[in-house]
Amino acid sequence: MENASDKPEGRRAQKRRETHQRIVDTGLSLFLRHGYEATTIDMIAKAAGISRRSFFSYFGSKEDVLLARVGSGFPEALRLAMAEQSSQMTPLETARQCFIKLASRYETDESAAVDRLLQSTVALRARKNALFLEIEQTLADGMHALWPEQECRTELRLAAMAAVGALRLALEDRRNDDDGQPLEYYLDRNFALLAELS
Amino acid sequence: MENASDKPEGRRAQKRRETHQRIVDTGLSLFLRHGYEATTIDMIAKAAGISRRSFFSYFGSKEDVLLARVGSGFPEALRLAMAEQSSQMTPLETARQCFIKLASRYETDESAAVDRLLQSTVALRARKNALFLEIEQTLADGMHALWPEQECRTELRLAAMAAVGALRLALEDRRNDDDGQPLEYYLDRNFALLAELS
DNA sequence: CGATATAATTGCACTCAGTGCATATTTATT
DNA sequence: AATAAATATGCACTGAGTGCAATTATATCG
Repeated sequence: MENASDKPEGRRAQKRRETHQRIVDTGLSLFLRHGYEATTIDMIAKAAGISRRSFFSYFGSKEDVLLARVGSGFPEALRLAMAEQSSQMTPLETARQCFIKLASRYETDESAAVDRLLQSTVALRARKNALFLEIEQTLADGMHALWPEQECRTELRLAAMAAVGALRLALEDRRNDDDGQPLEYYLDRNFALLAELS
Repeated sequence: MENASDKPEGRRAQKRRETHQRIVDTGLSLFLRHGYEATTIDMIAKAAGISRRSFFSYFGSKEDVLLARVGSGFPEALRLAMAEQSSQMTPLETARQCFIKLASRYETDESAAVDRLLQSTVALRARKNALFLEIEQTLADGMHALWPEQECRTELRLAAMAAVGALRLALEDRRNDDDGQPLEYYLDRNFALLAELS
């Protein structure tokens, strides 16, 4: 019956955090070296210095290891970014600015490599798409907090959907164009096109 | 080196088609009775009167059985519906009309049941979302055929994305509202809101 | 029709993901 | 130091999915 918020983190929590991190690191490294499917959970567990059985007390599936970073990271970062926005601008403009602010964190080589891995399987592609839906939900929640006067959430939900779509297509276009325009370029273009949807 | 388009379908093709159908039918019935996860491939194979090994010469996975109907059906139907549209209306209006035309086919009890099953697993939810992406791609292709003058596909891609989003939210809202408004109601509202995205 | 090529079905053995359970070890509490 | 709680591990199991080789059914051709 004690609040966990002020405990200085004993050895238990520390080791658990370290092991969790070690699994993600070694797992990612193995995925990159041998591909996703060719990497077995036994390999990850052995490389992380734990038993196969213990692996499953940290992650529910192999996919979760690959999605550990971006999967929970981006939605949470977006939640925070939205929380410190004002309601001065339009919902779409607010979303655009948040995206630009966050995009830089995910322009690393590792993110690009993970993204390539996320194309290698039907299930992984599906999981990646699910991530966009989670982002959409997070964005809609953030918008609802900024503009609570909206009697019906549908408008904001649609705006969030459109914004995430613009983000998704921006990422897609940038990959296909293969000349290194910054993400902001595609983002601006797509949001402008959104505004004049006939 | 012969064209298969005019062969009258021998016993081989017929039996194969029948078995395929039987797997879908019995599989769906078992999913509905026992749930998706509790239904094993052995059960489906036995109920369909084939060996476990033969199952995999018809379907690559258990998911594919559940997605057999809607998974390939809707995108293909949309492709056909788009093919017989003119370029008189706007892209969004064209999409809306196609959706309304197709929606009725998927308002059966079976569709609703399948849809409920598609919520029962992380992987299935992800697959359902992937379906919307496939629909989006199909819609964008259809639009591109109707308005080929667009030098850049991005505009139509965004329109397709917005249209599918409106469809997705319409389906969602209708489920949550639980008073039986026809899908057309939500569809019209969402497309109207899309037009005035500020 | 009969011979032969081709496709479909099946059984078997295998790998791997994921789970339940019981036991041992580590860490926290008093 | 004693005890409680969390964690780690081993073992055995189910179920998905694949490779391979043998068997059976169907199509094709002379």
